[in-house]
Amino acid sequence: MSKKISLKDIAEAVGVSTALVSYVLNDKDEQTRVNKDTAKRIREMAKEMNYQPNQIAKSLKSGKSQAIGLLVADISNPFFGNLARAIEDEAKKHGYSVLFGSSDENLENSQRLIDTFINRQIDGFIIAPAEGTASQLEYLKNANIPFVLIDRYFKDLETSYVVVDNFNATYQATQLLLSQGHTKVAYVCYKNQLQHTEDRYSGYLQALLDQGNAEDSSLICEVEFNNATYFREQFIELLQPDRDVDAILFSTNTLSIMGLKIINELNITVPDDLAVFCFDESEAYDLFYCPISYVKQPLSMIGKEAVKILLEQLRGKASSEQKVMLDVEIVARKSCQK
Amino acid sequence: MSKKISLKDIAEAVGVSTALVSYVLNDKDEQTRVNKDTAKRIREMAKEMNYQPNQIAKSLKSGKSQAIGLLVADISNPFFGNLARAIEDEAKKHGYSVLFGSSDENLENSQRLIDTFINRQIDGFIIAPAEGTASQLEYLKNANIPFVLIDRYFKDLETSYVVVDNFNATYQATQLLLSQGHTKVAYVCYKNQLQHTEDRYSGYLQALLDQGNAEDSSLICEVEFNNATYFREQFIELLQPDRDVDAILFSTNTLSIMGLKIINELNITVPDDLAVFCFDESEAYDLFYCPISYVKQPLSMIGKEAVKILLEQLRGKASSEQKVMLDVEIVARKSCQK
DNA sequence: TCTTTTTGTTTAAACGATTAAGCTATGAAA
DNA sequence: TTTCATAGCTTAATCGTTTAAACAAAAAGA
Repeated sequence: MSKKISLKDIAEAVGVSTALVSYVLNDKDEQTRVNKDTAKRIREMAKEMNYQPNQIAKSLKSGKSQAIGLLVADISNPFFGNLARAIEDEAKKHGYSVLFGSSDENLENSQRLIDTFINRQIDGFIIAPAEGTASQLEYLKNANIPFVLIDRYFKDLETSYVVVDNFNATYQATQLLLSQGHTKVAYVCYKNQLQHTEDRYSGYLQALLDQGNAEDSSLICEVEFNNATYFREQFIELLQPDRDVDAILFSTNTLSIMGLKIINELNITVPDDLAVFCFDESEAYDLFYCPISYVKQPLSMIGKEAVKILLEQLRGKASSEQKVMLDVEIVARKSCQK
Repeated sequence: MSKKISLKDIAEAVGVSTALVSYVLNDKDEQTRVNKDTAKRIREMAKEMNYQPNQIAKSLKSGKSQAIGLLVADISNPFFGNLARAIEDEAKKHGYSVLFGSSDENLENSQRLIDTFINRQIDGFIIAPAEGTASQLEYLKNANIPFVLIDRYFKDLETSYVVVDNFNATYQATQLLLSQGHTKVAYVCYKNQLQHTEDRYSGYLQALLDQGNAEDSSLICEVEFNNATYFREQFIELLQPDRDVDAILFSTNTLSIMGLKIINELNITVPDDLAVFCFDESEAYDLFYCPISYVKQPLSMIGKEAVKILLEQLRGKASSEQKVMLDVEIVARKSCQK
């Protein structure tokens, strides 16, 4: 039907120049002392013609796109889906749109997404960085492109981030399991160099040590990302009766779900045969025959904070990198009892 | 550090006009007979300076943004998360980025998102339309903005869509429950005017009728979206012993999960006390003490098809609206047995 | 009455790309 | 020798905004 209405169309209709229209519609008519009557006519005409500014043209002129890029491992993972939703909502409040991309924890994918988004003049990034992407982040820093990390961070890289206190999370969960009388608390995690992975392991380990237990590698099940077969093997191995494991702490939601499935298959009863403590949320935790204990991350808060910090940087208010570490909630239920 | 490199920078460095650079970098140097040596120098310089074209400027000129807008009810719902992922992957293959927005099934949100995306010169939409948004889609049609519906469609609106055969889905599920010997098969659904809601109900009803059962409103639990309290009341009412319900068919994933939780609370045993058939996928279906039967939608296929159809429209290949109806997979497990 | 200030508006460049049209050598044909 | 075609390039307009600078008319001051 109707082609898009531009400033020029309004200008012609009212009989003024595009400059005036621009001033008025950007509420700069006071400063630029546009005649009140003219301003009114412009505003009315704009409404009548249902004028919608062309964001692309604005972006080109301003160098700002009013859009932020969200990089996660996988948007179909509810953990990231929930983060995305929180980020979307907060961004929308401030007039920003969100572009997203899934890296699958892969270096090249991550780089490609960053490039694509930069070409689209993204104003800034919110990134759950994949392993080994520190150099990509360095690049962003050097290019002066604002970004905020979520979920993960790099110890030796000065960046803004919003994460949870992972050490404390696993420390508390482990301690809880031990305090219930479990003696052989196993730990299931992904094998990678990411800081939060290490923090979670450290928390687990410290809790063991603090209760007088020694580090025991036979209690650790460390598996590769995206290798279900390998996980199955390793995890079943961990559950062999001779290993005497009486409790398990999973360090991510995907590991938790995969683990619980195998526990079911092997007809191991939770918590009688085996106590279980999971990470993150899942519909499944409530529906398991025995309510699952879990470490609950404040996802909305993480998303909200990340956007807030990013916007501060965009507006140049940020004096320096902001590092936020939020507390998790330990939801202890039947699955961790003795 | 370095500011962005533009065509002009390359042109100056090589000592030619921006036009030549543009021709060469868009592989039009043959047609525009650019000297091979010049072309080579331009290409080398572009690589050396790490030139990245400004997509915004391209968009302004071409009117095309190489981006598509995805409108769903809620990106944190794994159903939409999985769709989003499929769409992202397929879009990326063809050089398109994805902007997303969650409407929360709300009319104004939907409209706002559409406006925002149009202003950003989105090339086309993929939409899971909320109830009552037919007029918004009409608007898109009139404005000649390509879009493809997913998950839902409107019977009296000529649009492209990719949906599943919902009638058949609930028909099969219901028939399966009946064939197992269940006599009072209840149906839990949202109260709305959406076609897929009606199709699912029709499928359920037809299966009942075909097996010689009468329509029975006391077997229907129809609840409002986003009203957990109301759902709880209604659903518990449905489960009262005097109602004699021996099987339940849930018509969405959210209803399934909420329902299963209450079934657990009330200590109703599946399938002994009550057979259950759910819709869509959830981690919880596998982890429930009794493996849950469910209607599995081909999410990747839906996403992929939607993108393909949209791109055909964008390229002007599409002669007319394309309507795709995919088959679901009936995953029958223990929860539906007698 | 003449200058200065204020008010209200227009002009035009810019953002970074694309692309039709124009220009200038050079070599071939007449 | 003049004419024309071709190769190889540049010019300049354009997309829809923004915004500094210029301008004209009216009002105020001298």
